[in-house]
Amino acid sequence: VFFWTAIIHAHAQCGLFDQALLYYLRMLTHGIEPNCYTFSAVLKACSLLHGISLHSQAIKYGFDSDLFVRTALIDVYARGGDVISARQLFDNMPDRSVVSLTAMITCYAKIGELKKARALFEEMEERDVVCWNVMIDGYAQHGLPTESLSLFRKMLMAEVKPNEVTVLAALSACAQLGALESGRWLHSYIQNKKIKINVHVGSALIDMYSKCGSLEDARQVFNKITERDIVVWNAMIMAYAIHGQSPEGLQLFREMGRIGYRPT
RNA sequence: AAAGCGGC
Repeated sequence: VFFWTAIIHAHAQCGLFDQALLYYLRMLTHGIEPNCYTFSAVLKACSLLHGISLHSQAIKYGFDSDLFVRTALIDVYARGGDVISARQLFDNMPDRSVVSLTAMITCYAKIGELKKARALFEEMEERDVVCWNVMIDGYAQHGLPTESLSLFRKMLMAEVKPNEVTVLAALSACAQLGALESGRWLHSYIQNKKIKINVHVGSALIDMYSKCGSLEDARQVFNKITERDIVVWNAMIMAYAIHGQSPEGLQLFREMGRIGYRPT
């Protein structure tokens, strides 16, 4: 069981969801009984349809009340857009964790139900970096950048250490507001806290500087990124386009083609 | 061996 669960988990982790499901089925044909670990691993890899069938299997085994399995079930229903079922599973939980609360908050945040998301967030007695990220990003993605940044400040005051995902959401909020000063502050914060400027953060920085009117800063960030992916190139080309500098944009576009980008 | 957040 350990072996099979590890294989299923590894495939799910790498985004090979069909393979993960296949290994789950293969495990059953080998006559091996799944446990709670197996269910939570395989649920991560499946769609709502498969999730529903796995849910009934979990009930038969009596695993559906397990904290990890229940959280994974909430996540499956949430991903499939069945908010009602997700909430029902959440409300009937024997016990909750930061992760299960965050799964429910993510569900609301994704569909723009930020009031409901925030209500659950406020009820939490412990808040880790992920649940802060979900709320901050939720506001940023639904046209509430001011709320997003205000929550980011609260996170700093709560002394929870932001990570790459946090600054990504905050940079997106700055870009929407055209808040160059906040954006610059975030950039130096990222450098001071040694947060890795990966392609995600890099393109968010380029996007922020370009939308805040500083093409020069955008280009400087671009130059410093060594492993550029397609989105980084695109952000820089868009920056030139926004600033009406199509010659530079086109030049960059040609340069990109010359190098031959690798899609991710 | 297991569950939650990512660049428009």
